[in-house]
Amino acid sequence: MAEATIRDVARRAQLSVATVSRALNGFENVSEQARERITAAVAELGYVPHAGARSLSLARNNAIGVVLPDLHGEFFSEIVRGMDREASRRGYLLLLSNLHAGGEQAANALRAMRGRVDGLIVMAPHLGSEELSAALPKGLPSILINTREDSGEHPTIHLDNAAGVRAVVDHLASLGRTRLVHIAGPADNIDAQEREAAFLAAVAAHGLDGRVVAGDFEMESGEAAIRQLLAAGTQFDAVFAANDNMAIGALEALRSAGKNVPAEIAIVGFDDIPLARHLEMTTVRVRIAELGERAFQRLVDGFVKDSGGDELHAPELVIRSTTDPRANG
Amino acid sequence: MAEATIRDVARRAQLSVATVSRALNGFENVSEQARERITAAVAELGYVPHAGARSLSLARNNAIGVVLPDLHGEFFSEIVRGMDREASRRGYLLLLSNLHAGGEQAANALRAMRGRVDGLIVMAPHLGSEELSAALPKGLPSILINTREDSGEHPTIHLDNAAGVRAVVDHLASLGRTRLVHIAGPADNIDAQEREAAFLAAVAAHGLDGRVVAGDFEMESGEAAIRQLLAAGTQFDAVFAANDNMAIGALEALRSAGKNVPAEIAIVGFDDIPLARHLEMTTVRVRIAELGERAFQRLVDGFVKDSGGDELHAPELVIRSTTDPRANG
DNA sequence: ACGTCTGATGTAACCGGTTACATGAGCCAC
DNA sequence: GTGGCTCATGTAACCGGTTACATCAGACGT
Repeated sequence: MAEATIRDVARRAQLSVATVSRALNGFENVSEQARERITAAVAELGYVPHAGARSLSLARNNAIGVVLPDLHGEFFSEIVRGMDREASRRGYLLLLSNLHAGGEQAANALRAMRGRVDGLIVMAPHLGSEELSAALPKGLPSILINTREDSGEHPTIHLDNAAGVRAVVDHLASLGRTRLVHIAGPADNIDAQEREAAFLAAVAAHGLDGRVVAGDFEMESGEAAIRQLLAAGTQFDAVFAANDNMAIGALEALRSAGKNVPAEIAIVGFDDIPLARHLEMTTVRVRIAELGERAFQRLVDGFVKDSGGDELHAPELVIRSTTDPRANG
Repeated sequence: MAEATIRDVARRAQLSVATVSRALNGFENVSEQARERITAAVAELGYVPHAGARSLSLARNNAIGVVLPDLHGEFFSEIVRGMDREASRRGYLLLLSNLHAGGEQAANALRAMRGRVDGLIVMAPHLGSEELSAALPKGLPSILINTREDSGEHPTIHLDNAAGVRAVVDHLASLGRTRLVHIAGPADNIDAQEREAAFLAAVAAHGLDGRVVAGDFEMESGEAAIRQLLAAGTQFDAVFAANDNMAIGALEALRSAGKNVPAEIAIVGFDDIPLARHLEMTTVRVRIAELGERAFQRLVDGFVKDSGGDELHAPELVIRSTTDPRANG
């Protein structure tokens, strides 16, 4: 037996589809008697409205498309959690699509969204502005997260990497550290680029000695980077890793080399993953869930009044014992 | 200007909508000349098909609903990654809905899926069989993950917790450990329940001394549990935590208490999160992404041939240096 | 008694695609 | 020249809801 439709309900309740539709949508102008007959028919048939059909006639989907790159662990789950929190609050669903490859694949993924969602939240740190504009369906409200896009065509939300990095370097400088090492992230990642650039700028501004070594956001690369520096006999009194994972790797490498953290060498990470808190690592707290939540809010609020422009989310320095031994947990 | 529809394209190409539809769907019986005119019109209008309308007339959505509880970090992202991998391979999208509260809220979330998805993947470890059956829209193929449901109405995928736990206890027994402690997970979590029950059974089967203490899957609870045991002077030579997080907490508590791991006390976790590998923690590897991937496959394959029944996913014991000092990384 | 107003209900068009069936052109064989 | 075939194309119904507008019954005023 096929699923019951609103016409089946109408037939069973001996009413027209219009009346049934009105009753189900809580309109006032339906008699009590009709309402009861409809409620009964719905229950007997196990009728559940067909959301797709509803969307078509209302030209409204109550769904938002979320397009993300291949993210890992914490970051992915947190950003989705934030969006979802806001979505369920407002009665929306999230239509998810990971953006593995670039180019054609990406364009298709975005096209497949048209007609199923009311807006798009796109995070494509590896896509260029032109590619993105070409792929985004015109006429579908979109908001971009941490994307390089200057066209100003769409509202965007960016993490203020520079502000976070400045806070780190200020902090290290105030502790009297003068020879800083930055373990950078992947070269094609926009956040990694911004953090590195901001590091160099801040170091220069303070007149400190700043050196950058390569990393890839994984713990092992932080460990390896420090091992190499130590083996080469490089002198430094502070390490600032582009994310917590690498900072943790660095911490272990230093400790197993017998260095005292923070007395000899201070360490700072970026992200504030749960483990960082547990290891009492000084880091830059990024409220990822909040980022997702804000993106969703701005997108949906924009349906009413388009609030274009860019929004920067300032992260917050959290001082713990890998830089300041007095900091307690 | 509203979005272009297929009728706009037809008008512009001076053809009927039927021909346009056929051309766009790659049918053979369209002349080369018509095809060209249509391609041109599509490009000029920037036409993108309306997926919602398409779904309605095809009675097919190319989307799967995913309903998950409030999951954290690694687990959430991995299971979604697995589903997404399979989904994009098959040209499906994922419609996501987190199942925060129970009861009414849950039922609504599930209803909202009808007419937008072709099937449902549901993970509701805290929902009872009756509640779930009531909330699941009839006639929508569904697969349940790690859910208590014996009705056999829907295919299910379960993690074989018992097999994993048996492997752990066998391993510990083979190392000559005789006094085991199990740090359990939250009482209302089905996996935690199964692991605890399996632990007690396995310990009894081996004739070992087994004790269970409470935990909540968080790192701190593992640490606290061990501290209490040590403070109470309890004797034990092995700790098996219901997840890696708690095992890590336990590891730290033991080390900071000056205990030698594994010489004096062995530790085993469950899940094999990235950090466990890094800390060389013996644990039970759960291929979470694979679980999600399999769920998706079974659901979609089931559209053709309903392959009911239950499927158990056996996890794998990974021996590292928190039980066996000879094990290298 | 009659016109008017109100409020519940019904009819049918519409959202934007797909597709069964009808149409009609072109070709071939007789 | 005509019947029969193939093949591109068009017409219109349909998917399952919503809703503008029409209808109709009953209440009320004069």
